[in-house]
Amino acid sequence: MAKMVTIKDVAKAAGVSPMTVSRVLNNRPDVAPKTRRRVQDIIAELGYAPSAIARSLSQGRSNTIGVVSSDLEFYGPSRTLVGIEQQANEFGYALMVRLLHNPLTDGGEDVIHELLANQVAGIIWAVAEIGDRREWLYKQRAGGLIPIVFLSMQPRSEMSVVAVDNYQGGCLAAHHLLQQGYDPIGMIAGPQAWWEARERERGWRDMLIEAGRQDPEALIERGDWTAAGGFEALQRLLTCAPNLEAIFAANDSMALGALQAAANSGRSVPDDLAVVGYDDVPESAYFMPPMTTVHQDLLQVGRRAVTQLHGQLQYQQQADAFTAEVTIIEPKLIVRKSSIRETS
Amino acid sequence: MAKMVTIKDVAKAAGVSPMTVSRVLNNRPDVAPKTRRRVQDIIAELGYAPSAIARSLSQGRSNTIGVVSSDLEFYGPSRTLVGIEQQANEFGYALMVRLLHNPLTDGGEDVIHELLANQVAGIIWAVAEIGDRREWLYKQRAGGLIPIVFLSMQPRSEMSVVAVDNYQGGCLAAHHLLQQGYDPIGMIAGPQAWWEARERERGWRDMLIEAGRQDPEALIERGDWTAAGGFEALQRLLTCAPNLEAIFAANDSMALGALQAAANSGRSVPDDLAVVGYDDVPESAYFMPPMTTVHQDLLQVGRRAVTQLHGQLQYQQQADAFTAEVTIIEPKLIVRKSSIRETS
DNA sequence: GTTGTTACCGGTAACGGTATCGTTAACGGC
DNA sequence: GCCGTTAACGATACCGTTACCGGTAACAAC
Repeated sequence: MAKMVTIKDVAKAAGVSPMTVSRVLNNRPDVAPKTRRRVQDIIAELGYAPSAIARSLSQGRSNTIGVVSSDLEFYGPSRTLVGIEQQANEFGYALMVRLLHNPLTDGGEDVIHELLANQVAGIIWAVAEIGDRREWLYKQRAGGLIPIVFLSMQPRSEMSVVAVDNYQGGCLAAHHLLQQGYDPIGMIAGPQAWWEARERERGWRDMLIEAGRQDPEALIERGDWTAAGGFEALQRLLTCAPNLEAIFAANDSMALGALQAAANSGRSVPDDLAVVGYDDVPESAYFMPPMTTVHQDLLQVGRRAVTQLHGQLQYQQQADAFTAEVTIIEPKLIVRKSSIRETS
Repeated sequence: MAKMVTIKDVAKAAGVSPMTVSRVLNNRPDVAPKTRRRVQDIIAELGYAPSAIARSLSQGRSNTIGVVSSDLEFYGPSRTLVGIEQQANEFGYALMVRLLHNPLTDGGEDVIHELLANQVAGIIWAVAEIGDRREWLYKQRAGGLIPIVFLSMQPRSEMSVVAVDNYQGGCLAAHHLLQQGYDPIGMIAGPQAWWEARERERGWRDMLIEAGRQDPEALIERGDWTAAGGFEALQRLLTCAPNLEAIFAANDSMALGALQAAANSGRSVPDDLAVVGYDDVPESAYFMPPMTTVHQDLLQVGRRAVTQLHGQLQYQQQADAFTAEVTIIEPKLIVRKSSIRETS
């Protein structure tokens, strides 16, 4: 390890005390302009960069925020992470990332402790799980440690949450299919453990019931977000309900698998079977046929999460209470060919 | 901020000095078994977790490794990151992640400085860029700061590199298409800035030339990794070379776009046009038709990168020289229907 | 001339750990 | 009993930065 340039080196070179250098670094007012200039020159000359570590230790808080995520191989989580990073970067926060590989079983407690040991200023919890752990986490926060922003969960007034209105997304998809007159309409739902999956399903179910459709429950098959899962789900569904006219898949990958299953069964999309996906992954416009899907601004979800955390951290400076804030982002239906039957 | 439990609190409660607690924490031998036990009990009781920050400051090095990545929305980079995180987690490293949004123009210098200010023990550089900056980075490292492992670049003996043999991947794809007798064979290449793209292209070109094909250069169109880019690239290519029999796309997304373009031009795949992709994204098995593609173990790339860094960090403890290590991971061809013409 | 009031700057002590070098006590060998 | 050795633990200093408090100088007000 080469010797790092420290604040003392700068101080010595500039002929001032380390304290003055510190003031310059933090843009505090109590420095004579020409002293400030001189110090800045020396800093540039020596290539000095203040140690974030020492700063954190001294101040008792860092400008690192911890992100706990999972399933980065899926579009949603990775896209959200990108949004988080962008906004964090703009605010000058560093990011400490931990992934849970088995969100359902893996105890996130260790992760939290590790992040706390690293003095993270706040935490963004972006893990899909049943939800019990969030209670626990919330208690921790309420215990007075650090602010936590939760992603993708049922908004609760006392917690800070950023989420897409997945219920509304499910409604949009179902409404669109109903409007086209398809009957019956099935669904390939996502894993129960994911809140997003449950909400999309609930939206779909409510719309169908509202439209007077009988027993929508019988037309649900569950997948695991993958194309393979979607493929198998539609196959199962088609054996139970060969007269199926439309299907709503809880994400685009499963919708892609459904396209394959439809083709295998000799059905053409959308003429024999209409399909709607969810996510609007960039590829979905190039499925065959191009996929009608529900778009959600996940970049924005990530950015808002950081913004909310930032707000709480600022607030924390002054008072000692948190303001729980909830942001709901509305999804948008993107209509493409997979759901529109030629009327000619 | 609630008061954190510190080593001194533990020491006081256990009736020993902080130093003894520190020894217990680090599993050093010089502690009497019953003292150790008592301290451990107190630690558990108080819920004490040592501050990684203070430890880093004291020791002059942390167990955080910095990861610089980009383009997480693509399959390759995000998959690699998952591998990095897994292995880092197993070794007990924390991860500090920075993303470059414009890898080509964005100066990575600030990022490096920021990571250094955070006392990262080492850096994994997983950014796609022309490559000049790597020279600069290497100089930095050679300057004696910290070890850096580079991902996806031309292996060089004096640097530590982990890469997939993309050249070989290009060869595999081209060889497969040649073997099927297709002529002419075109290519949808990736952005020149990416080393992976250049290598895949080079492999393809060399194989074609070796097979005696004339002027492969004329049959290259370039995309931007997206399905939209692949779509347009194939359209352009088909206007120049309507007699095209096969196409190799440098990733699966572009291959998907190519499928669409082929369909739009009235060609059926694989009968009129064979297609081979690259990456083996999980969805590619559910394209229509299922895509022949080149698989690469990116999880392994990420894991190896951490392992190499770990090795260098261990080594650094003893001596003061680095051993540059190079790992090449071999890709594998996955044959599916998109490239095989029915012989019956 | 004394007293405030600023504007600037420095000394010192933290922050929570660990390295280093003691110190103490116990024990064995002769 | 003396010495040497070792096991177990503590005192102190330091890592790089900032908080806190204090000091000095200059200058105005009375």
